[in-house]
Amino acid sequence: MPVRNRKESGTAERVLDIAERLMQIRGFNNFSYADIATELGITKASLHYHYPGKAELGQALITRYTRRFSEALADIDRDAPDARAKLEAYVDLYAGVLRNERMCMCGILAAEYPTLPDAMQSEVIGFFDENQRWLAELLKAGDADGTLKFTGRPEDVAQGILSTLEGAMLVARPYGDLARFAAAAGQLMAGLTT
Amino acid sequence: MPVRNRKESGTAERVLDIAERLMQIRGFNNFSYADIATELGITKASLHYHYPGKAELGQALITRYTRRFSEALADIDRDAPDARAKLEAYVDLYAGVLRNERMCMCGILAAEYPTLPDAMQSEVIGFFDENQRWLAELLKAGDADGTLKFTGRPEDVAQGILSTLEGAMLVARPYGDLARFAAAAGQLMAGLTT
DNA sequence: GTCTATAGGCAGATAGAC
DNA sequence: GTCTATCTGCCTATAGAC
Repeated sequence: MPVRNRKESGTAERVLDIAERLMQIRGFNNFSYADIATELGITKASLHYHYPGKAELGQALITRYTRRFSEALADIDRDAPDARAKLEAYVDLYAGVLRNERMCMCGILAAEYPTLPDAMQSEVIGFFDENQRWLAELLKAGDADGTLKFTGRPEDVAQGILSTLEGAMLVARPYGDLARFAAAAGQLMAGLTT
Repeated sequence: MPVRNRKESGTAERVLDIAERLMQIRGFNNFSYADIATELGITKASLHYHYPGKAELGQALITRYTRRFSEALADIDRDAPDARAKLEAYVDLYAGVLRNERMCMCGILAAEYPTLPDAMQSEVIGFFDENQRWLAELLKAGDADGTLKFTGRPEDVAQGILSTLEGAMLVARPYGDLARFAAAAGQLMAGLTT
């Protein structure tokens, strides 16, 4: 591991930035070390110093993505006034990804799932699990504070919310149409108000 | 083009059968002519006689898939007694795909969308368009016959239904868990009853 | 940390015999 | 229609100099 200062944006981190964008657009199997090297202005061989293999790079990408996502959830928990506002902020997290013309990293990896290295598969599952846990707690809070209405187990509804948002991103992207995502998201929110 | 009898399962058709399964599991960029050739027991070179390039093969796969899907929709229109029953049959189409441990072909292609040949991109869009058209008509019928309740434009709700089902398949597959899909689908149906 | 050079494999594709 | 043989290109990865 290269030694780095705390706040510095070292090469290893810049590699992740570039690879992250490529992976969220093309998926894990459709970008190469050459793509990253060209964009970063170093050689392919140098990349192997920071990430010995593509599997390690892929794992590092999911780990950082999941950590940042967790931090965003913590921010929402801190800032939003009630459960409904938290859910709106959560939906907006997804919209933000699409606005950058990207797909949710774990959504695109779910499509490639059977072709992924084992370690990456586990991390994808972990991402979904964490999201569903957070959403289930949110739903319980929304039931308690009266800002969210639903029937059935919170865990099942949480699965449904995650599925709907991932699917809305997936289908919206070929159309390049934010409104398509917004329509599905609006419908989702409406269903939790009734 | 090879000459074939009407009902015969010629080599070209068997190639599609094998490639279809591979594509619905791994996606377009993650199977090779070698995979098909090995499974079929012929050489890679022979495949090029039936489909000159991978782009042509990919296009043929979507075309056949979309045609069969359309036929299934026509069957539903003919057999199901009311709009709600039709929607249930539609959801069961998706569940059937997942039961075979596959993903919707166009769902998985949506994830790879930016990397696909132009002709394939158009066909993916066409598949989604046709599904949404059919669903929108279904919703209007359900509104008329009273078996489906919803608010908003039928076109938007149709988008939401398609997104939810695609997303439910996408997220359920890493878990290998049919129940996960069923939960999301059940929630979807419940939302159209209220 | 980054480089040059190269290995070794697999991809899609083509020529031409049968 | 299917074969053998081959091509070219890209991929991940490694060795070793600087």
